[in-house]
Parts: sequence; C-alpha cells; structure tokens
Amino acid sequence: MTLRLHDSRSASVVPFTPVAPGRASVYYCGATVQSEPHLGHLRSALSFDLLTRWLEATGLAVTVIRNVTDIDDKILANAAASFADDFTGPHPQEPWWGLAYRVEQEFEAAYAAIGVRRPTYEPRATGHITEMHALVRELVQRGHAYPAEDGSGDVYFDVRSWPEYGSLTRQSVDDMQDAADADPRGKRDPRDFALWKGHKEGEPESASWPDPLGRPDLRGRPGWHLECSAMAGKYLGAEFDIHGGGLDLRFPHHENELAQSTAAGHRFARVWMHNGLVTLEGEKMSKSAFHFVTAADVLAGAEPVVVRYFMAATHYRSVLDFRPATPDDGGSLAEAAAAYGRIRTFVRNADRAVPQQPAALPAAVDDSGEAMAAGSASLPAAFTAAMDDDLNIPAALGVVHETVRRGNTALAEGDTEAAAAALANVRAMTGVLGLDPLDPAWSAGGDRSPVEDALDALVAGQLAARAEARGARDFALADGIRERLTAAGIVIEDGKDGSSWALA
RNA sequence: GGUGGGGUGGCCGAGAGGCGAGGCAGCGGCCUGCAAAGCCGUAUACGCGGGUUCGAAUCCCGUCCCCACCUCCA
Repeated sequence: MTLRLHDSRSASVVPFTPVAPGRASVYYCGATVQSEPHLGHLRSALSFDLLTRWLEATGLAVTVIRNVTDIDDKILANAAASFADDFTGPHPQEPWWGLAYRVEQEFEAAYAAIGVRRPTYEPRATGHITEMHALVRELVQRGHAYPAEDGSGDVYFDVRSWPEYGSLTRQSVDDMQDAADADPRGKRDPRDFALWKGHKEGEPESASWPDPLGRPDLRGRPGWHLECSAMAGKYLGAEFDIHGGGLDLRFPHHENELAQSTAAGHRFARVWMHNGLVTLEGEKMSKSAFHFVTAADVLAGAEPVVVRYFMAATHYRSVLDFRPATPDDGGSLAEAAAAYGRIRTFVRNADRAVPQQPAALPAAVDDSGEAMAAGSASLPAAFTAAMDDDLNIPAALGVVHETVRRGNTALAEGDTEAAAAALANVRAMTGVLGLDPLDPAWSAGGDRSPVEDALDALVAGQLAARAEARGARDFALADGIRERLTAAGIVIEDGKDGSSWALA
C-alpha cells in the first residue's frame, strides 16, 4: 500500500507521487509573528511535523520549508501600540522588527517543546524582498497585476485576469461576497488583492523597501501572500509536492498564493493539505475575539509529550476541541496523560525487564523511495496501513495500544521474548510519531542529572528498607514508607523482581 | 447568497455495507499482605423519519441541528 493524502484542491484522497522519485518537498505556513503562539499554531506545526516524519519513515528524503512572515499590518500595529502612552504590556516601545523577532523565538520555543523538528530551512519574508519584487514584475508583465491608479504605490493582483481564480476552494468570483471592509481605492475589482502595499504616512521608514516596479520616490512593503509564493519558488522550485497550513488559510491566503504563482508560470504545489482548526469548548479559537489558549497555557497544564499526544490523537483534518480542566473534570490534557501514561508505563516496565533489547532503530532514508526503510521493520502492518491512509494517527495509536496490551500480558507471563518484541514495536511506532517515552527529549534535562542520581540513591534506600519490612511481614512499616514516598510524588510499583519507582 | 466540514456509547475518538478500532471513566473478577501497575470480562453507540439490501453507523431520499470559510487569523 502506498501513501495516500487528502488534497484540498480536488477534495479527495490521492496517491502520493513525488515530483522527484525518492524525494519529497513540503512547504507549510508557519507564523505571522505578530503575537504569542496559541494551541492552533502548535497543532498546525505538529500536523506537518508528523507528515514529515512519516514521509521519511517511508524512505523519502524530505525537504521542508516553513516560513516566518515577519512583516505585516498587525506586526506594525502591535509595535506601534507599544509606543502609546497608556501601553501597559510587558514590552513597551518595541520596534516592529524587535517584536517580530521576539515572537518568532516564542514560536520556536513552543515548537521545540513539543518535539516539532526544525524545518530544512525557515526563511523570513523580509529576507526575500528581491524575490518578491521579481514576482510582482513578472505578474505585471504577464498582465495579471497592475499598479494602483491612485498613486499610493500599491500593486494589485487582477483577479478577473486569471480564470482559474477560486479553483483551490472551488468558488466562483461572482458568487463571492464582497469584502465588507474592501478598500476600493485603486482596485479594478473589490476582490483584487494587494501584492505590494505602498508606504503610508506614519508607518516606520524601516518597514519600507524600494518599489518593485522601479518607480522613484515610491516605497512600500510586501502584501500578505506574496512572501510564500516567492519563498516556495526559491527553495522548492516551480513545482513541488505538498503545500500545507491551517484550514483557515485556504482562503484567501492559499487561494491567492496559488493564483500568483500559477499566473507567473509556476506549476506550484501538487497536493494541498490543511489541518483542522482547534476549538475551545466548541468554539473556534480566535485572537481577535480573545478566545484562545496560548501555547504557554497548555504547556503549563501538562508535560510537553502529553500535549503532543493529545493533539496527535485526533485526526489532523478533524476539529480538535480543547476542554480545560475543571474542578470535576481533568479536561483534555488529563485524559491524554492517562492514555499516554499507559504506553509509557509499559515501555518503562518492559525496558527494565528486557535488559538487552536493541534501541529503537531510527528510520533510515534511502534514495529509491520504494522499500520501507530498514528501521521501519518493527512497524506492524496495521500501523503502516493507518499512517498511509492520509495519516490516520488515531487508528495508528490504536495499534500502539493493542501492542502495549500484548506486551503487558507477555510481561505478566514472564515471556521475555514476546515482551521484547512488543517493546521494539511500540518504540518503533512511537518513535515515528515522536512519542517514544524513552526519547531523551522528554526527560527534562536530557541525560540524567546529578540530582536524579541522588534521588535514585535515596529512593533505592527506602525501597530496600521497605523490602526488608515486607519480608518481615511488618506491613505497617512497609506501607508507611510507601505513603511517605507517595506524598513526595514518587509512585511505587511492586513487581516480582522487586519494586520500582517513578515520579508521579 | 456561495463553498466546505460535522452530528458515533457517560466522555474522548477512529471507521464508512457484513466478526461492536482504541483510549478515559464505571462495574465484576484475577493478581497483590494491602495497594499501584497489569490482565480477563462487561455497553440494545452511531441526530431524526423513510427507503434500497439477505444485511446500513456506513448507500439513497427527506428532515432537524452544529461548525468553518467567503474580512486579519494555524
């Protein structure tokens, strides 16, 4: 079975056939770095991180580009607001470029926390003005863009000149509602969108660049959409495999990207993938409506690996609802913690019981793109089939849990061989998903710290004392030791080869 | 007005014509000195009404309700 992915443009699941055999090129929309990341941003990055990992697991060499849009209206507006007399935020008098960079780092930290791997390259919009200029000129030359006639310096894409406009979202221009806030100045059609925005009075000089059409005395800055077309073309070429982003980017952002790039003569993306949105108690998160959960909020509520599991456990195209914890309901994260804990408990127990097991093999990459990579040998067929079916990770996690159950049975029966096999399977599967409990990334400091060694020595002493008490059938003493450890946040499990401990 | 996505057991969440995915919670049992962890068992689930079929949560018709996009948004 080969990988099949849902393509938004054709609204169907299509077999994935790369432009270049053995390779895959992915562009997905990162952040417009205007304010702090929220859960929705994490979900989108995670969705494409999981896609990337699976493409690699199937043996493809993957190039991933994720943009940082570091110039736009909101960035300028938010930075300008920090200079107001009544500004009370934590970063007063922050220039737009400082704000963009600070927020960019907040995004990077949040992505890193949940194990989203770095893209192959992460270009910033402001570093690609030259490429954007070239694209604007190309579109003007081909008759698909025009400078505003009001002398503002704006350059618009001419929607009516491109019959395919609307094809990504299967809408016809005539049926579209007129934008309520459409600024008609200089536009031929209200749906025409800005490729380039002329510099306005009051905007910082530092946020302006020379005019793309070479007109003297005119400066401006890129419109939203243009940067993605320019950067995708630069790093992935005129035709590439997959373009991704959140569902809310389908229109207008991706529609406009598609129009720009194809009107400029590029084939652009073959497959368009969109992750579903995150809702908060059933309603879409929205910054403008002040209805959202920040990445920091969520990461404060659970271990990062649990946050990752929580998001991975719903199919990437489904709505993901976040239920915050309440007094009588632990919410989404508590449920995820319990489910993930089951996997982790098995892996820890099996890892102890099966001393000589090989480390989970990393998925190797080969050039053919045909055979599964060597490291994938431990992946059960049902898991692979689920992943190949448009990344059905919820079903794949079902396979993980079934394997865990078999592994637990094997452990209980002392069947070390079967337990070792289950452990290898579980680690291979969770490894592909970035959820391997033994991955050092999930232990706070990486390698064991002196603190952990010290704790281990202390707890080992307590366990020895308890074992002695139990041997003497002094259960009051034994239980007292256990209770003190529990109170300190240390959970004890008694096995037939002695007791083990873990932080709760 | 246009374009899409949905309504699955107490909760989360896959599936899309035929053995009731999986997880959480619950109940019963096993294991345990007692726990914890684990194992086994345990559910008249598919918005509503019709229809097609030997068989429908899955297909068809009708109907109700929710959500998203068309405006900055992952």
